[in-house]
Amino acid sequence: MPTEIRPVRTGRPRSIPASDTEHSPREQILDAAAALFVENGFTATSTRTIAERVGVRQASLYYHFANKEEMLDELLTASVRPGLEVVRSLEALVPASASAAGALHAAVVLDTTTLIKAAHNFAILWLLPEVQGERYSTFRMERQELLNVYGRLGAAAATEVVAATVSEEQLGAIIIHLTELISHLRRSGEPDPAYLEVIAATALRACGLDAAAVEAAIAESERLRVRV
Amino acid sequence: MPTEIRPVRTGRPRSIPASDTEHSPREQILDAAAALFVENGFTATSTRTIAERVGVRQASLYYHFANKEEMLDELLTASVRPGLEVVRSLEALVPASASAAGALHAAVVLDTTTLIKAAHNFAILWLLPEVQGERYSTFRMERQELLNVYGRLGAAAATEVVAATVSEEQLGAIIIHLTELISHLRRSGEPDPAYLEVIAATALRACGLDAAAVEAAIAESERLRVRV
DNA sequence: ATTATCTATAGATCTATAGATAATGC
DNA sequence: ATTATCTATAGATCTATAGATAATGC
Repeated sequence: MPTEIRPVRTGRPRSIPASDTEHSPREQILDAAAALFVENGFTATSTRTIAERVGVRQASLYYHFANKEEMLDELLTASVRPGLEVVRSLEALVPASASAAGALHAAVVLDTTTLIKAAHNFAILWLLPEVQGERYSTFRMERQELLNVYGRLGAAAATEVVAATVSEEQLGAIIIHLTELISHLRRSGEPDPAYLEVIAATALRACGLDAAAVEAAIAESERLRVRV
Repeated sequence: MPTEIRPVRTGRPRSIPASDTEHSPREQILDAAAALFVENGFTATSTRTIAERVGVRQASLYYHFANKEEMLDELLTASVRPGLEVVRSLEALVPASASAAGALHAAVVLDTTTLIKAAHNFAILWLLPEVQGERYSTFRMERQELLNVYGRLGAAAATEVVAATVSEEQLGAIIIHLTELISHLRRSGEPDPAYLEVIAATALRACGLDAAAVEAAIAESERLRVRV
């Protein structure tokens, strides 16, 4: 029989014993904070509410985090990284083993899939007014990098007319913004999974691809996705 | 010589006399609140800060508004209406005196123009977490109506392939979301005015229009816009 | 001794109300 | 008398720190 991996915890026991012994206190706090920040925003979420949801006293949060901002900081960077990795690994296949259009479609589908499947609707955090300030510039640089990759893929896939009228930067902004539509939809209930394909196809059309080219890219994208 | 229209104001004078005698106190408050809500969010903006910017004491706000929510409420509904009117008046021209594609392009250009030219970046308010609750359902219905109009225009303009794979609702969501890109860009500085045209053309491409059809719609849009 | 919690609380808010006051209107 | 402000403040937060406490680790 498999030995139960029960992490024996040091420290004073909680007044309400943790229902979740799987995750570290730090993770439990981040999980609660994520849910509340997404739902109510940063400033409107009090540390007391976060602590209540975790099942600890408000002051106990400060053993794990210096302040509330540090929680948001950690959530933000954790929320771009998966998408960025997926998109980068697809870009690496171009042009040797994938077309830009196929890679772009796959990137959008996979990126939006992570957004829709994540435990919380993290991408909503990116839009919080509090996140626009200096404090979170590291995160915003990572998002900009995601935009850059999308821009390069889009520009490489674009038709001549689009490439001539839409800059790489603009195309990147449009595509990343299209992916973020999914988290807006998720705000008001589970979006239809078919939306992912719709958004990805729209990204291709934004690059000027015609129906035949879109269809070809979708077919290629399916092959690419089983490989990534 | 023209008689100066100086509105003689009743009531106790402000400790700091108003620099702006043009607008009513209510308008001055809304203007300050708008700037601060856009910049810092709703909960993070205190009534004290709003009052300071107006040049009155914090408590004086409550002579004009029952509470902070009422200010946001008013700003929200005021912020969709212009766009909704523009878009509706363009829809009314279809099909008699405009094609759906031409009207859609003109609608997006005009709508984004109002977003970019408005005194404050109002559309950012639509995304605040606080606005997602019950309290502001009236406003959200108006935004949904804007989405519906865009959906109808988009569906009417769409190619067969797109109409077959993207529902009217989805198309509406995509187009309105594209218009909102402009207010994201505005957050970090004045966006290039050329962006408006790029976004409008992207909306047409999202409907599946090919380069020739896009070009034709742009030409028609220019004619339509001088009429509206 | 170390760790992770707890209790208690300081100090700084923040919203909204009560009631006074200083103008104009009639 | 009416209007639009003011001053003062109640009451409810909220964040973060100090120091105690109850476990495990060695």
